[in-house]
Amino acid sequence: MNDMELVMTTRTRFAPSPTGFLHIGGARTALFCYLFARHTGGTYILRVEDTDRERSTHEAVAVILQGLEWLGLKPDEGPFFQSDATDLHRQTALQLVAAGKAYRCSCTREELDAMREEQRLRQEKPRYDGRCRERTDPPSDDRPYVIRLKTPRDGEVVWDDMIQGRIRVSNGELDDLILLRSDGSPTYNLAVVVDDHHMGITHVIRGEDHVSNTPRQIHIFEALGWTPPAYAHMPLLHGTDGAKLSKRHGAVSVLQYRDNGYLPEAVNNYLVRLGWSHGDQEIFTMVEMVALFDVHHVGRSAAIFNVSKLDWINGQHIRSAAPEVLLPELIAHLERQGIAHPDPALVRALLPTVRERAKTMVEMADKSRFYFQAPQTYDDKAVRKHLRPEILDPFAALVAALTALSAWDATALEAAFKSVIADHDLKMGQLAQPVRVAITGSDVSPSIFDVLAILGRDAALARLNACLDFFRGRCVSEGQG
RNA sequence: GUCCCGUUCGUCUAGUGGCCUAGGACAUCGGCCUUUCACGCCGGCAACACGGGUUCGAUUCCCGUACGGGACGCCA
Repeated sequence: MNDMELVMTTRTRFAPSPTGFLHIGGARTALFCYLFARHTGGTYILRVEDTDRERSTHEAVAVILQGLEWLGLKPDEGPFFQSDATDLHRQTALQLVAAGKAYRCSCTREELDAMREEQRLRQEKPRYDGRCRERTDPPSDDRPYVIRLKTPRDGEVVWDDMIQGRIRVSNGELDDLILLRSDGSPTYNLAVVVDDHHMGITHVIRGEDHVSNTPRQIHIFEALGWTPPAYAHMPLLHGTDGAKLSKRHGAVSVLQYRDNGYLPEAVNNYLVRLGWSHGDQEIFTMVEMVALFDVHHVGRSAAIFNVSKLDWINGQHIRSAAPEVLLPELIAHLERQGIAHPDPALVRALLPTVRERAKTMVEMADKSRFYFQAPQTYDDKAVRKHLRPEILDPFAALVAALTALSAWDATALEAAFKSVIADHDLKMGQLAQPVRVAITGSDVSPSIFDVLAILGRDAALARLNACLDFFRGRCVSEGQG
């Protein structure tokens, strides 16, 4: 790789703060970073923003990593930890002081609170008034101080956001933000700028809640003589109430979606369509997303999370997924539903009968359970509707016919059914439904011929005979009543 | 309160001045298919926030209003 190519290579970063799980909004940001990097042949980096030592935990880091891995959004580089670069951050702040671009401020929290209170009263935007900025008295070391950036007082900051378009903010709206806390630790805005620069980040893709930080960060870049990256601020994801999705507000871990039976590709597919589109296309594989994604075509308005569309997309992906993908998933969900060690051969055989009927893997497992467990009881409503006295004879005749059957496959089974309904002048449903009740306990199942074939002769006949006994008993007691 | 951003069917969106009596998808409603349930197919309902401009012509451009969101921390 020559220098030119190095310069042209894009580098994006996903920068979560490890204060909790990875929720769907964060996952969407990660996805867009990933897609942008992949589409442009660049690098996607994970950087953990743990400058807030109070709230950051190792557990959260692990869970975020797990979530990204499940989604297939594993970083090309990292995870890097912002806290590892604390010395660099501190030195950079000091360097700014030495260059006269930052200064010590020894205002106390009480002073700052009072200042903000007054401003609020005057209906002004609360901000630091810069009273320590031009102080001539030498700062004393015994009084705690922070380092603040000398934000330009005049002019404005302008940048061409890849999503939002040109945004301009007057410097008069900004204040002298804190770079280093009184305990010497760097703040978020400083750390982000220093890290983005040193990691060679070319494109910052993040949530719209960061637009107000952007002018501050650009000022830090400029004070340092560095070139800011390109910015793309994504519209936020909202809950059903229209407010921003957050950990304490309606959002759940992405891993919850795995547990609820969603396929990672489907979740990504749903997420990418929130704000981005490619004509009328709704279903995308990961490969298609990478090939077609264009950050310039991301919309600017917030989207509301809607589960029913996710369900539909998940169903689409279930139907097109390779059996090899579905098999372990289905086995896992069956086990979660109390089926111990489901036979893989059986699962593989039944998979085609249930995959068209399920929107989630949980639903698929639920619809597959009867293959493993004979009905303990028969659904009342189904019994009343389908196990009618006039069907007892045909039902018994069918059981006899099936018992005598030499070949046990869907074709032979169907032929046996047809012969019985012809003999008794019935419609298929009148015979098929009672059999469903016998086999599954309910009147809903995949094609009953397929079900019987997959279940196997012994299990099927056992269930049919058990039901026949029940059926007879029911007719006798009804006759007496 | 101040600043920034947004506003097309219930929801996700297409649309970059005439192709729009505004297209697609989910949801919903009706029908078909059918051994049930799904899938699939066919069809219905349903939107350019409002008011001013600019223009021969605005969903598309400009201004204002309303509404919504975001940000205003020694959090990130």
